Amino acid sequence: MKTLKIPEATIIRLSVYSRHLTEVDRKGIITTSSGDIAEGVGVSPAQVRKDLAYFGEFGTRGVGYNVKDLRQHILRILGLSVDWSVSLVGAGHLGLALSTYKGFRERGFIITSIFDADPQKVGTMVGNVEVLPIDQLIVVAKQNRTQIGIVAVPAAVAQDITDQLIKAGVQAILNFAPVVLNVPPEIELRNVDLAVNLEVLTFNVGAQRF
Amino acid sequence: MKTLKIPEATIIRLSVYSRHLTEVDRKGIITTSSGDIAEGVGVSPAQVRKDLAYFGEFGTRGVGYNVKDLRQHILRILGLSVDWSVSLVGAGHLGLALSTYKGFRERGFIITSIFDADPQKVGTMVGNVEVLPIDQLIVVAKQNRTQIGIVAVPAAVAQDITDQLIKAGVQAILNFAPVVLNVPPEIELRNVDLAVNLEVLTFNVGAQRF
DNA sequence: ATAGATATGTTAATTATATCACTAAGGAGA
DNA sequence: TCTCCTTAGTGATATAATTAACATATCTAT
Repeated sequence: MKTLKIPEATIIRLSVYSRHLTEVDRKGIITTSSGDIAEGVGVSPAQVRKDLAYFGEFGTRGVGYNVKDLRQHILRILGLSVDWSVSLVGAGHLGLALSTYKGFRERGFIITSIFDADPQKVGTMVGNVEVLPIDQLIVVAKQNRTQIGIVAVPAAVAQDITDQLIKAGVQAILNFAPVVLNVPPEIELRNVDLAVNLEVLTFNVGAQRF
Repeated sequence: MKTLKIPEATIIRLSVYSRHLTEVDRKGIITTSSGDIAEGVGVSPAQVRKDLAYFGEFGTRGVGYNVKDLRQHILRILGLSVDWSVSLVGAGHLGLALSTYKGFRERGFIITSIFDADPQKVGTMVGNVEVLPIDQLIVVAKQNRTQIGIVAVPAAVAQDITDQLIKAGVQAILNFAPVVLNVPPEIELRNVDLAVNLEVLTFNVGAQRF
């Protein structure tokens, strides 16, 4: 098994490329080039080719790339040629925003269960999914063969929820709570910290100081 | 003016350190060390010291760091020793999630205006801020000396909203729409793409393939 | 006082990432 | 068919970031 290490930045860019290619394809354009893609997403052409080169040869020299083909290749690389069963924990505003976000379903992320601690919310419908109490998390997520858990709960309970998701057998966790979660090494974890993002901005706005 | 280049990863970590230090301070702990911080946030002690070294000497050899002091230093570095006026565009679930997110206000991000295109939403109150129509964006945001704009609108209108925010004089934009925005170089831009985050996870879950 | 233990700040080494420059291959037009 | 133009793929180079190693400074205990 080849274990070539691929930079995370490359994966993020591939995701952006694929989104861009979806747009380009929608416009009916058949062929594109590393230069076109680069311009469309704001990177260098060499970067585009290098990113793709980790995974194979998808273009034709002197010509470019077939838009549909390249898009499919990238989706397969990202693991998006199959659907993913996602469990959402926390049905607050953020949870609702995530569950109604069209981009998820389009890319094959199917929210199969939603949990919340608030008895008022339990039993309500979000789209076509019923909000369930937390104490059903492990059983239901396991039943649904949930692969990805989204943590959209207050920081104070985020670790507990995470532990339950892992007990339910998820392989990956997307965490929105502003805490550092502890997970075993075989679990993939990503954190989206909204305040951190604003703080990078404020640093940069004032960064002349340094 | 010294223009030492500081890695963005360092800024992100500083933000995490400061959050960690807030917790530690809340527990009444007076002194900490690069090792403690490293353990608390999951990086190496050398990394912590290196990150801080970009900005000065904040500790005492053989002793460590005063928690309150270091926290204050980092907040100042991040530009959080003053409040920031933030304008939120888009009062959907995501917008509401952001506007009710306590972490923002705690860190000095004050949402001073909210705009939405939906006439049904215009006039409603979000917290103590009234939702205004988009056509008041430029005037009101300018009045409020808005420094940061948050774009939480559909992808199709994100560029137009961004242009208006820039006309209103914002210095930085946090974009949640899944599109590549064009902004002049003096405007700080950060993108939070929820689908990209999930896709990095799915890639990593299946990454044995490569 | 002094020795030992501890933890910072900093320089050096290593590793990772991005850029550049070149080679190879396909297409179009004379 | 041959030449020129274009663009992918790639190895070499440059840059950036992380890790490791160490010298310096402080505290404690004897």
